[in-house]
Amino acid sequence: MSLEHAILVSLAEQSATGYELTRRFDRSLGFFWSATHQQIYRTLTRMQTAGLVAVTVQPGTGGPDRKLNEVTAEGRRELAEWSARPTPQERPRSEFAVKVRAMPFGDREAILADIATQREHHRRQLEHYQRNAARNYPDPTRLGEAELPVYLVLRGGIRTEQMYLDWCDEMLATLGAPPTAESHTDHDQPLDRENS
Amino acid sequence: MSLEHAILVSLAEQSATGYELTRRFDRSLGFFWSATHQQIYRTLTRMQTAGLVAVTVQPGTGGPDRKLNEVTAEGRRELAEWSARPTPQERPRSEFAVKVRAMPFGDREAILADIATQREHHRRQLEHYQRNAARNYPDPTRLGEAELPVYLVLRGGIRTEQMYLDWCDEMLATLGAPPTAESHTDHDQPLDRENS
DNA sequence: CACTTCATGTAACTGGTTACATGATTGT
DNA sequence: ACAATCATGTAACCAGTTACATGAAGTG
Repeated sequence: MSLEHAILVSLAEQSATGYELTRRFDRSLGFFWSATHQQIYRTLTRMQTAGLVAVTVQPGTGGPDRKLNEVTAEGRRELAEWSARPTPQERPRSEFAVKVRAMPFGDREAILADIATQREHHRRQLEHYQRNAARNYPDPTRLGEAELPVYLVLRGGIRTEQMYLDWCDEMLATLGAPPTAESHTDHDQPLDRENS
Repeated sequence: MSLEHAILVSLAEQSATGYELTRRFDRSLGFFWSATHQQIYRTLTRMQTAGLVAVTVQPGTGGPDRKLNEVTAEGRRELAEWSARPTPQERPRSEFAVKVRAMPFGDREAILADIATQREHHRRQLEHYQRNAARNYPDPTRLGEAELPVYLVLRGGIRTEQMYLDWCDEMLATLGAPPTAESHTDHDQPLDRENS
């Protein structure tokens, strides 16, 4: 159950309300773990009863009360213990890859369009991460122990997006829809391959 | 619910028993989707009642009866329809990345060891895929419409593993445990960085 | 004789997704 | 007045994981 640990990491970096956590999962945390607010509130409640986080209710300056979550000593102990256990191998799960492989039994044009859409998405993500890196880590050689891991995970995000982008380009080139600079949904070029 | 579609693709390529499907998910299919036999049997039952696959019971030549699953006309229709719907963006979910980011709050040595283990795993996978590619697709320029998608998904597997391998190497280099040619679990070198 | 492989399933639990629900504040 | 953002939650459902369970055939 890793959402708990993702939350512990984020709260260890900086205490937050459930809402603020949700926004973090939409932003920086988002490229290695995602969660909706429902999941986050549910998990936070469980963690509170388990004593991993403590809540301080701040009477809302307008609006509902803010419930600030902080990692307890026990939470930090759990986080340290978990960090020492080896990570189980993650199994890949890509609906997109399944779809590519469905090509001989499905709609060729639609799948090519899907690859182009996917390409565009990853291009955008890559750009976003690269801007983030340029802004926040102009000189990666001088990072402290606290920032280094955050930077390295961002590097993972950049590598992942670059890889997907290259892969999509390879597929489009091989399948006969060469990507133009601005190509994203324009897949209407004539194709020079016929069935079988 | 994409397991259904992964099963449809696999059965469309070649009819199989639940057991045989399970083995496929352990092998070639395994690098884009994984499933246990429990999940597969449960899903197959659902698909049978939904009319997407038809079962032919073959009285077992020794052992229990084999239940051969074949895609029905309706199954093929569903597969084609699904292939034409755009793929929802997949959200990343990497416990490993969470762990890297937990470094300032956890066990530095253990996490470095974990990165090294992860690296070794991806090196092995990469080698495995590359052997597969060299054996089955010695000349990728001459693939037909049926084999091309299978080949391209394998290319995705290769790119993914290469990317992870490179990322792990970058992390090990940056964090002070340079990988040797055979490094996999030997992370006992003295580290030249101290906390903060 | 024990271990692995082939072959099938049930049941309980846990985690993730989707839909529903409320209500105040701030900006256009 | 309306929409967006801040802020919190409940409930139902669906998918995935883990544990349990059986039994025959082939191999060392």
